[in-house]
Order: sequence, then C-alpha cells, then structure tokens
Amino acid sequence: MERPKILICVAWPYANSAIHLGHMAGSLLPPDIFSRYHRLRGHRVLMVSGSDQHGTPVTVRAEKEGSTPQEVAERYHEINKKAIEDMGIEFSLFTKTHTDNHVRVVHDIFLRLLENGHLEQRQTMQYYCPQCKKFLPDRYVEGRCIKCGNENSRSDQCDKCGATFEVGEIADPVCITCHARPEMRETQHYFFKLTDFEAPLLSYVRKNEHWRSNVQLFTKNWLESGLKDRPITRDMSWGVPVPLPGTEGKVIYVWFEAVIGYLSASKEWAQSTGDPEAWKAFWTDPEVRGYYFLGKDNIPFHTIIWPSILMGYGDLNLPYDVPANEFLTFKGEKLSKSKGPSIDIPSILRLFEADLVRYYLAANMPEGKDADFSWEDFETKVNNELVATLGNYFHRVLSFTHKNFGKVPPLPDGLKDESREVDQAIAQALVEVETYLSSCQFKKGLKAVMDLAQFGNRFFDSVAPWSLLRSDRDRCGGVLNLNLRVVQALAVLGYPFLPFSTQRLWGLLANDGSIGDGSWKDATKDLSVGRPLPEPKPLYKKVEMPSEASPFSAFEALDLRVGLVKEVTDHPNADKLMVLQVDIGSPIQLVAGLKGYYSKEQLTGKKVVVIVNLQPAKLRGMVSQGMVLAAEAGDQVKVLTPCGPAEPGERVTSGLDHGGKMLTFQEFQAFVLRTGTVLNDREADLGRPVQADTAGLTKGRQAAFFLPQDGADTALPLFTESKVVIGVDGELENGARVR
RNA sequence: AGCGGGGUAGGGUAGCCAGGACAUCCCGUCGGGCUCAUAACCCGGAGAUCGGUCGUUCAAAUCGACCCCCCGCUACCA
Repeated sequence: MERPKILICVAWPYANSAIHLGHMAGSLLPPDIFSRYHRLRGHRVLMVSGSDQHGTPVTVRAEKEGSTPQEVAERYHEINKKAIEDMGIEFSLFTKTHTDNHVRVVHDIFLRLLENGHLEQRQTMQYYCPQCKKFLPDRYVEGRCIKCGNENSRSDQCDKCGATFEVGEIADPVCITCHARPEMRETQHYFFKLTDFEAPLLSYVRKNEHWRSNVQLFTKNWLESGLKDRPITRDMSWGVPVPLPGTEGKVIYVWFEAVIGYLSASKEWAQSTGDPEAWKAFWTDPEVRGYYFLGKDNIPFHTIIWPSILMGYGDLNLPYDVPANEFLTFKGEKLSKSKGPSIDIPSILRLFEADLVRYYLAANMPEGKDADFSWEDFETKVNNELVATLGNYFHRVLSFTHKNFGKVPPLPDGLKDESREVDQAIAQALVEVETYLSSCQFKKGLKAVMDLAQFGNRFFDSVAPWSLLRSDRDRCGGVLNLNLRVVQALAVLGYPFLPFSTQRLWGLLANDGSIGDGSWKDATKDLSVGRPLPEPKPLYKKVEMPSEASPFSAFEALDLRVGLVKEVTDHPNADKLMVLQVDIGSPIQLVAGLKGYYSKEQLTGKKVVVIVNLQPAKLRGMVSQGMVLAAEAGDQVKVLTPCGPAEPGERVTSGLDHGGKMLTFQEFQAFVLRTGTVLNDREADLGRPVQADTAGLTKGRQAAFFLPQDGADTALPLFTESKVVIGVDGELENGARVR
C-alpha cells in the first residue's frame, strides 16, 4: 500500500523583522509537531513556507533604514530561515516570494483567472503625489479625520475613532514623505471578482465541519455579510509585476500574491527533487489533505481568498483544514513585530536550547484563546515540568541502571502484574498522542506525554529499585527494564515536541539509528537487552529567569562601575579637559571636562561612577575609555560618588541585569539621569515629586536617579551591588541633569 | 460600531459544542513519605458562590436572555 501523503502549508512570515515567539507558538511550531508526528507514522509529508518579501511594510522599513526593499527582504529572509532551522522546524522547503519561480506561478494564476473571467479591469481614484511623482498607498497619506477631527489620521482609517474612509474623503491630505498635498488621479486596476465564489465558498465552508469553531464562525460571518470584489493590483514598484502590456508601475497586491506561495514553493521543491511534476501528487490527488497553519488574523486569506483563487484556477485541492491559533501575548499585550515588546527567536536561542523553548511554547500554545508569555512562566514550566518531571525521570532511570548494571538488564519471570501495568500505560499514551496530534490538539498531545512521564515516576517509586538492589538483584533489573521501556516510549512520543533531546535519549538507551520516518512502532520495540549503556548525562538543565522587563530595563544596557581616581593630569592640548587614571578593578584612562570645577588634588583619591561600556573616543588626541558621571546645574558641576564603602570595579546595578554591549555616545545620551532628594520610602524630589523605591534610604539624602524618560513619574535610585547609594559629591539643586 | 474570543481557588489553565455524582492540571501553600535522581520524585490536605442577574431542566461551569469587564479582527503584523 502506498504511504499516505499530507500537505502542510505554513503562513509566510513577513521579511521586515526577525520572527518572534508569537510566530513560533502560533504558526511554526504546531505544523512542525504535526509533520514530525506524521513522519513518525511513516506518512509522506510536503511542508512548505517561505518569507513574504513584498508589500509596504518592507518598503517602509527600507526607507527608514535608507536601504532598498531587496536588501531588507533578503536580510530578514536569511535571519528567519536560520532561526527557523535552529528551532528545529523542518521544512521540505522554506523559500521566499522574490524568486523567478514565484513570479512565474503568480503570473500563470493571474492569466488563468483573467482568461476564466474572474479578473476585471476597473477605473479607480487614487492619491498621487506630484512632488514624489508617484501614486501613494493608503499608509503614505495622512490627514484630518472628518468624524472626530483627529489631525493625524491615516487616509484609510482613523486610529482614534475607528472611522474608515474611501479615497478622497479625508480632509487636508498630506503625503507623509514630502508633506506635499497629494492630488486625486484616475488609475486602472484589476479587480478579483470574489463575488463569483460566494455560493461555492459557502457550501465549501459548510462541508468542513471539522474546522475549529472560531475558524468556521469567522468565515461564515464574512461570507454571510457579503463579499466585495477587491482590487488586486496597486501602483508601486516593489512586488510581482502585472504580466500584461501597459501596466508599468503596477504590481500585484501582496495579499493576493503571497498565498500563491504555497503552490510556487511546492513547485520549487519538486524542481529540487529532480522530478518537476512531484508537486502534483500533493495538490491534485483528492485523497491528500492540505493543512494550513496560521494565526487568527490570517484566517480570511486562507478560508476565502485562497480557496477562491484555487476554485477560479481549477483542478487543485482546496484547504482541508485551517487550524488557526490565537495570539501569544506578553503581559496581555499583543506580541507584535510592528509595535510593543518583541521577543525574537535569534536572541532567545542565544540563551536557551531549542527544545526548552519548544516545550514551553507547546505547553502554552494559544490554541483556544490568547495565551500569555512571561519569563517567569517560562522558568516555572521548564523547571517544574520539563526538567523535574520528564528530564528527571529519564535521568533517575538511566543513571541508576547505568551505575548498578552498566547495561540494559533483562526482564525475568515473575513481573507479570508490573509488566502489564507498564504495557497499559504505554498503550494508553500511544492512543492519546495519536488521537490528539492527528486532530491538531497539540497541548493535549503534550499533556499525554507528560502523563506517561508522571506514570513513570510513580511506577519507579512504587517498585523501589533501590531497595530491590539488595534484596533481589534480578527483580531489580527487571523493574529497571520496565522503566527503560517507558523511557523508550517517551523518547518516541516526545520526539515531535522535543526532537533534539529525544534523539540524544535514543542513543542513551543503547539503541542504534535514530528516531525519524516510520519510528512510531519503535515506541514499543524490544529493548537492546545486554547492550552496555553509555554514561547518562541529564538532558535538560534548569533555567534561570532573565529579569522581567521593567520600565527601567533600558538601563540594563549601561555598565556602570565604581572607579577610584588614581592620578589626574591636565590635558596637554585642551584647557577644559583633564586626563584621569582610574581604577575600576583594572586601570583605565578617562578624559573629563572637569577643569574649573575640580582641582587635581580634589579629584585624586575620590571614588566616582564610571560608565565603562562606552565606545572609546579620542578627545583632542587623548583616548577616553569611558566617562565619569557628573551632575550639572547651572554653572555647578559635581561628580557622582558612592555614599558608603564601595570597592573599585564594583557594579552600580540598581538591582538590574546588565548587558555588556558597547554604547555610542549618542545612545548613552538617550538615558535620563537626574539628582534628587529622598522624601520618604516611596517618593523623591527631583525638582518635582516622583515615585521611587527608596525604602531604606536616608530621608533628605541626595542621590542620583534613573528615569525611563524625561518627565516620567517613576524613578529608580542608583546603587551598587552591595546596596550603597550613589549620591552627589556636595550639594546641588534637585533635578540636575547627570551626564 | 460590527464581528469573533475570553472572564473557572493566590497566579496560570482544562472542561463548555454532544448538561449529570467530590470541577482538571501546573505553580504556590500546608502536612506526610522516599532517598535512585537535577533540593528532585511520590502520597494527602486546605483553598472556587465556575464575571453578574434571570430563565430552561429532575439536574447548568456547560443551554437561552440580558448586563458588566478584558482582548483581538475589520481586508498591508504570525
């Protein structure tokens, strides 16, 4: 019998920023678990995706960076491709939309739809900037909202009151690039006649009762409220050109073109296998199911637009299931790439192994509703579930067996009951994982794996091999054999979730080969009895929680140290500068503009606060490897100094973590530091009263404070690792700026 | 505004579509056990008027109506 085939399509991440945990949890990890499961079962899987490289977000980013769309799109494609590989997401092909192949496939579809009468050319009005000499997409025009009077409304929708506008409706339109007033010009565009597909779409959706209810409902609602024909071309240069004469300066809208990537990627994959027709097996055989993994915002493109395109084109399979996920949020805020906090995969993988991240995201997957991400929760779940329950079970079984037997012990007679108990537990886990994973219920699938691990722990306790070791060595080996069978089953069942570590576990069980295609049956295969066991090492280590982002987390970029001034000389070539030799645990040279405020004698022997991760700079020919922090008010300048015992080199942390990256002087200037007087345990006077955690500080004492931004109403006092407050060397008015 | 989702012990979360006996699991907390293991594992307890009100029913977290609060989408952010 031929192996069942399955097509897995994954929403294309946008090539204007690095992918983050939200992409992972929402649309990348689920299909990888799904495809690994299917491959374990021996099914043939084609899994494709790529970078969505066209569209305005890319051009906007390029303009901001003074770069080209090509450059931005290529850069993020490479970054994201690597991030996806590093996370262990295995695609048959992860390509991109800016390829000849994609353009060819899009053109083929465009022309066939045109031929079949589903595309139509129509006249529309569009903003045109006479100064930039180009048509302006909605986002490039701003103006005054005619409903609420908001002066900075976008031309398509007012962010304040939510009103939407047609072209030309907004008052006083302005081109956001050159601020000229755009005019209205007539332009020709192709419209996709979605209305042609209303009836067939409705019956298609009704037929797909296995869709998640949110996907069903959302789609039905859309359909029932009626479809509108949509323009699928626009006036801009970055994108797939329209394949017709007389259409210079027009490209195909990304929302229309990007979904076609599923098909073009499949064809590209087929090319690469040497059989250019291979894609057909996955797209034209009605028995092959196509699964589309994406986030909830993407639902209509996959349940309405893409099926319409496919229907209009003909002969290709429609999506079988669209298991859309909700969002992963960060403290309730949307984890987004265009605004708000972002936790990108490359940075996370520098800190943690992929399997730890995969575990957490699978356990906290936003399947039914938005799920919240926090580092605290990450630490808790990884340490208490993955490490303590699963990892520790592996390790206690393997290390005990290795230490006392050195090889896989046989199963003697007389363990009928125990044997049956273990068989049942494994069998149950197999059924559950199969049921849940084949129906895209990944959280439950993982839970079933963890339940088996918990059973293992309970079983290990109940048979107490450590006491059998003295009383009945054969029986002890027997119960270990049974535990090893549980471990082996866990290796296979855990593989879709934790591919890297379970692969290593496979070897620790003295097994040959690896887990992969068709390994499902190995969950219950005979152990490698009699084989020597390799020395086991714990598979997972506990993680330490990175500190939560506080309003002051930007401060973490500063590396401040206590410095002892050893020697002061006048700068040979400047009349305001002095050259300081400072001990910050190691000797460095600083150039400071303190002449006139301090004498050489006053500074020598003084403890100061130095920023040490400032890029070294030459000041009038003398190298300065940092900067002495000083407060200035009017014509007064006073250096900051610890108000108690402090060692040279000691960090000034204020309880925060620190990154060691070098800062430019400009970056440093963005930090807001001011002097203030402690009022009570919760407030300080920085020229105005401000909330600050000043518990334990002496009232009336002057200290330096960090502010998230100027005018903020919370502040953080500076103090050293040993909690010595940083004050001012003398008296200064409150609110004095520190530089 | 329209549409969609959500509100369950101190925190997080399952169950809800197909209504039923002590409401799931993780963390925390309290007590006990074990000592093979990464201060880990195992057992037990306390802790919830299942957002509110009204209704249907022998029976409601679950079905219906109304209300309150969060969040997302509305065609250029998974």
